[in-house]
Order: sequence, then C-alpha cells, then structure tokens
Amino acid sequence: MTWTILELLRNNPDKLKEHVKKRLMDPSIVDKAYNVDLKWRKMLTKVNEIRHRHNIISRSIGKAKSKEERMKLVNEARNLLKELEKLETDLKRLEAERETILYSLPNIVDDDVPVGDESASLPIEAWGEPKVWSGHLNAFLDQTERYGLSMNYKVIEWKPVGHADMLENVLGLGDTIKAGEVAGSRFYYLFEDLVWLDFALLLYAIDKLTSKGYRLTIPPYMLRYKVMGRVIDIETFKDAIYKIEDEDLYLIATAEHPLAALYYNEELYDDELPLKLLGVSPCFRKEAGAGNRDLKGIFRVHQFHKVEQFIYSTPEDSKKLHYELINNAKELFQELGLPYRIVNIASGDLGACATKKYDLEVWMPAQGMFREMVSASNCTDWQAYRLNIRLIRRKGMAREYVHTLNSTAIASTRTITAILENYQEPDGTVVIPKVLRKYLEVFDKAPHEAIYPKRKKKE
RNA sequence: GCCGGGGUGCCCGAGCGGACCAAGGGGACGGGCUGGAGACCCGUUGCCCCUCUGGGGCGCGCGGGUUCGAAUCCCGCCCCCGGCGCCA
Repeated sequence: MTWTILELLRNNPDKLKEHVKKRLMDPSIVDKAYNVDLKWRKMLTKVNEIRHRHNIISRSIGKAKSKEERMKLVNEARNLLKELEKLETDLKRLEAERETILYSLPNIVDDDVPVGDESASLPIEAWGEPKVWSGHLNAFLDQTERYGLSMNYKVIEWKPVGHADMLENVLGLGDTIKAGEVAGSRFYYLFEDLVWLDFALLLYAIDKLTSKGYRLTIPPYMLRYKVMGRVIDIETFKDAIYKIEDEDLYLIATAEHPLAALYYNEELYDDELPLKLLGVSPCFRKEAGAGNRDLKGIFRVHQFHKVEQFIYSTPEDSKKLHYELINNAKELFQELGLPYRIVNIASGDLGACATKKYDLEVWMPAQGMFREMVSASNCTDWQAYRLNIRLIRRKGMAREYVHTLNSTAIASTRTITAILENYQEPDGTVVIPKVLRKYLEVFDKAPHEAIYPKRKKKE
C-alpha cells in the first residue's frame, strides 16, 4: 500500500478533503471513503478469524483416526461455514462499496495549481507574433496583458475568415453537411490538400519526437471495459467514450488510454524508467458534455487523428518530465509558427486523473480567442494504482507505483483549424508552414507551398 | 468460426482433491567473504489485513460451482499454441 491517496485517506483525511475541495467537489466523499475503508478492514479481520478456525478444523479432518471423530469434525466445520456465509456476503458487499468509492476519488492537487473554477486558470507564458484584427484588440489584450504576458502582435485591418467557412466555402475542401446527413453532426469529409496536411502534421510530430527518443507505437483502438474503467474516470467515460454494440469493447478517445494500459498488471523496474512512448491513433469522442459549442467546422469533432506523448516515470522524476512534455509541445508549435500561450489549468477544471495540467492554446485570428491545442497532464500514481502498474526499486526491491504522464503532440483537425486561421492571406490563400513542406514535397499531388481558394484555382 | 493441446509466483518448471498451507532451478535484492570483482555461502523475493522484531487470511489466466477441504473436479469467459475454414 503506497498509493498516495489511500495513505492520505487513512493517515490524514482532512488534508485529502482539502484537495477535494480545491476541485470544487463535495468533500463528504472523503468521510464516506474513510468509513467504508475502516468498516471493510474490521470486517476483513473478523472474517479472517473465522476462516482461521475453519482452516484448523478442516486440516485436522485428513488426520482423524476414527470415523466418529471425523464426523464430529466435519460437522463442526460445516457449522463454521454457515456462520461464514453471511459474513462473507457482507464482506463482499463492503469490498465492492470500497472499490467504487476509492476509484471515485480524484487525484490530489499539486501545490502550484491555481485554485478555483476554469476562470482561475492562469496563463503563464506566451510565444509568437499573433495577427490581431483591430476589432479583437481589446479581447486580445484581455487574454494576454491582463495576465502580465506581453506579445509582439501585429494589428490587421481585414478580418480573417473563420476556419469553418474556410474549410467549406473558401477552400471547398471539407463537407460537414453531407457528413452530418450520413453520420451526424461533428463528423466531416476532408478532401485533398487538407488530407495531405493532416498526414503531414502527424509525420512532422512523429519525426520530431522519435528523434527525441520516444518509442513509436500504434496501439489498440479499442479496449475492454475493465481496462478503460481503470484508465479514466467515470465522467470521462460518460462524456467521451463510444461502445461497440454487443461486444465488450470501447473506442479509445486518445492513444493515452491504450498506452496507459500497456503495462496493466505489470511491474517496472526503476532502472528502466522513464519509458517514453509516442502513440499514433484515431481518437473517437462523443463530446456529450459539449452542448452546442463549436458545432461548425472541425474544431470539436467525434473523430480525428492524434500523435500522443506518454511517459512512465519514477515519482521523483515526474515533475521534471511534465515540463519535458509541455516543452516538446511548445517546440512543435514554435516551429509551426503558431502563436500560443501556456495555461496552468485551475483545480476545478483538472479532471480526476491529473494532479497538474498545462494547456497550450493557439491564438485564433478569426475567433479572437486562444483555443486549446495541447493538454499535458501529470497523473502521478492515480492511473498506475487503478491499472496496478508497480514500480520496483532495485535497491531493496521496494514496491511502489509508477507515475504516468501524457500530452498531446499534434491533434490533426484542431491544428488544421489553427493553420487555416493563422496562415490565411487576405485573398483566402493558406500558406503551408515551412516545417511541414518536407513531408509534402515527396508527393506529386500534395500542396507544396500553399492551399488556394477554390475560385482562384486554374485547373 | 470449428477441432485438438495449453495457461502455475519476476522467468523456467513440478504438483493433477488433504500430511510445515506451490517442490526445484534461474534472475533480482540484502548480507557474508574480497583491496575490488567473480566464484562461493546465508537470507529475502505474489496480494491484503491486524493489537506488526509477530500473527492471520487470500492467491496457481478471469468469474462462478461441487466439497469439511480445490492449483488439482464441474460450468462460463478470456488469452496462447497447432490444424481446418474464412478474409484485407
């Protein structure tokens, strides 16, 4: 038992309550968990005592000398079993109750995390030279200088076209109407240059991060219930996860899920950590909690491609590696030339798994907002406890839990929206970021320098 | 999908209804020996609970069942190997 949260629950429940309060959740869950755990431990002791008595008698039956003695002992054992039956039912019930409540406890909150609801999330740094339409200037300053972030921005007088209109009307390279008819809203058809762009973005992230030593991985795109339930919390399950009819299979919402499950019920030695993985997969999301937000375009969709960073680490290294993940993401977006700010996400908006989370938000010139492109979470031992992934120290062979961390590298459709708005020229042409060009040059039919509006095309 | 064989501790592997409650080996870890290393010797090496220099319970793919007693018998599921079929 070295799970941080269980230790805290038993030794200092008030402290754990503070963490739960920071998340704006009802702290009475801690009292419930404490009581159920205590009750379970007492019941376990009681049951074990009776099992012990039963075991002693049961073992002596094999050595009984006479038939009478044998029958007497068998009857005694039977009586104890009858007594056990009810207690074991109670114990099982308590066990299930305990598991449910322990698994519903969120991770503790890191000291650096700003406390409050999403409005308390704190932009902490910014990079790049955003194009700001004059009509958005106040909004822009409100999202940067208000937090003490200064950016060299360029005011433009023409208003860029939103990514949804760009896609569908200006470029004519997407069809969400037909997709809506045949699959539903938040689906899309993408064509030609945008498909090339999608793949080029993935290749770019794969190229960069494999060079940094991340192990390239294609994971399963579906997981069993018992595994998925351990990787994520119930809320995420309800809001994001699709199920396959008549099968015990759930579509992943990100490669994080199968990458976290890679060492399900396994042991990792401290000298083989950190393990850095790079998952490439489609992501399937219900977006059930999204309401009517971002209904147009491909910013928030049921399906997209993503390159995902994932790290298994020792507890002492996880903070450092969390910075590594967000720094990798910054590097990717700097080279893409997309201006961003980094946000330290507030306690109330963390999600149950994370102890701390950084988002990278790119400035969207048409929307006049910074929008999330990357999310980097340190889950410490929250996932590892649920997935039973142990850490073994060579020195002394002590057993603990590993820490897990995850971060987006590139999410295809979102990054495409960012390019459509940031690389847009007044005439609707979209210049292709230089860093992507080498992944497009090799294909004759791929766009090499820019994507042109449909009415400008000569062909 | 069908037929046959199989899943034992970190790994290999014995056990196939009860007799110190998984033999034996390897690896790892701790200690001894050494100037240091190797070899060698001793010990530890599944999970959980407690009144924790000790005591106890549960563990043999997962979940049920039979029995006073199951790694061992029965049922369902999962996975692996071989053969047949099907398929990109």
